Amino acid sequence: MLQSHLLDRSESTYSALSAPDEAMPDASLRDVFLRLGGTILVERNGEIYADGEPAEHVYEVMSGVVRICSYLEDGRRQICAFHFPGDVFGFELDEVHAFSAEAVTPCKLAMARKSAFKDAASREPTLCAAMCRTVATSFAQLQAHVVLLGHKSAQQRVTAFLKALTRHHANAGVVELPMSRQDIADHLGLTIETVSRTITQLQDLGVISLEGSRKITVRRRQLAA
Amino acid sequence: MLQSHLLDRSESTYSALSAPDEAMPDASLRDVFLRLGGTILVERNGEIYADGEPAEHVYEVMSGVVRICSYLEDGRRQICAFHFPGDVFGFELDEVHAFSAEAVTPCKLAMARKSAFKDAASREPTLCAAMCRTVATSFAQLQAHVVLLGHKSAQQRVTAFLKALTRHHANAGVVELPMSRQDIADHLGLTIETVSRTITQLQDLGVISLEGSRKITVRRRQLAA
DNA sequence: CGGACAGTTGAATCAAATCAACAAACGTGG
DNA sequence: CCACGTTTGTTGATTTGATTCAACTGTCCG
Repeated sequence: MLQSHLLDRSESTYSALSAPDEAMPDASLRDVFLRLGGTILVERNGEIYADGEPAEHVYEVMSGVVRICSYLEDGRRQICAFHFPGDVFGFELDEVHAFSAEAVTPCKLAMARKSAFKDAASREPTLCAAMCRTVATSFAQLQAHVVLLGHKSAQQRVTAFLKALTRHHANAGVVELPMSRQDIADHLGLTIETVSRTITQLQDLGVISLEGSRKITVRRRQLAA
Repeated sequence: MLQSHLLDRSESTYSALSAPDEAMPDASLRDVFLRLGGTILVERNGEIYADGEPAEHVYEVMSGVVRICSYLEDGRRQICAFHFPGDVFGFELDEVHAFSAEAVTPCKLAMARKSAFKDAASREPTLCAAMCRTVATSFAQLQAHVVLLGHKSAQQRVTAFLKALTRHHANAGVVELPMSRQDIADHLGLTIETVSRTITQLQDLGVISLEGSRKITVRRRQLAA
């Protein structure tokens, strides 16, 4: 009852808050997914594709959250990006996936064969442009992440992360974290302990407040970049 | 062996960059540049475009080396990428450049209006595909860089960087560094001092040797990832 | 020659990692 | 429903790798 649940909660919450800004990157892309592909459901922590597998599909997140990650030899993990409803991923040019994609929460994904996409794109220039735009969007995000990882302190990383998350919430000021501390740490290039400490530190500063470990209220817009 | 497999893959990702030196990413792209645009020369440390300027052109490096960078409020700089002959840059979708591009060495660049490119692309699907591929290539490089910045030690960063540079040299084993220690530091998320120390350290280990500060001979292929 | 960079090296400091407990939340099965 | 083990998150003590501050060397070029 108390836990009635993860599943429910994430399902409803996320599809609900997919609404805001970048939920719909491109109507024409969405159409193509519906025309060319189907949808799949993936359970929490389920694998969407793995590092090394042939890369044959392109995906769009319909609900839930996806992480794109790389496993290092020593077992550590780097999460390059999280994808939220409306985001498209899996368009890497290589024949083989260089990274893995996993479901952070239960996910519903639209999925289409790359080849079908390419065919469609060669007939419809606007579609091709839409794809380019999609890739470019991810590219810009990644560039920003490089800046974050290259030169920022733990506190700056965490605040930037929280700030980015608020974009996915209609209800400004309240952020529901779909991912674990470990996920956050692996994304920000920190350790769980540092993430945890930094969050309590921000709490002490009055910048945020927690209600349970996964729900954060942002007190001030003053999240320094 | 599983190990070495992993290693190889991440390697190739990093410098899946552009192929060797003059290998052009795409003949059709090169053609379009010649058809639609002209070439420009930029002196060492010259600005190609700045952060905040309207983004109207796309470029291809014909000779020289370019850095794409971001300046933080505190004056520090993050270099997202270096571009070598054959690389295309300036594809960002935004109307305005989020990053700056500067010449590390004197450069000759092919340059074409984005709008002309788009027009051409809408008529020629293969061109559009080539553009997508180009963006995807930069994307893959950047992903690899995120992994590097997120979880690697100074030594790993420097060795990975040197290894990536060898791709641009026909004469395997000898790397001529076109950029300063400061450039390297800003790219790898380190300080000049750390880069310098790490290089001497690699020298002490017998992995590399220097002939002047800008010319490095790689002794062993044993550059661990 | 001398001044300005570019690069190296040393010593002290610090932010984040590591090592180590502990606490809280979850969920499973009696 | 509760007891119990497991996972997830927090906190503390200590270590450490990289930064910072500072001095010094080499090199290029007017």
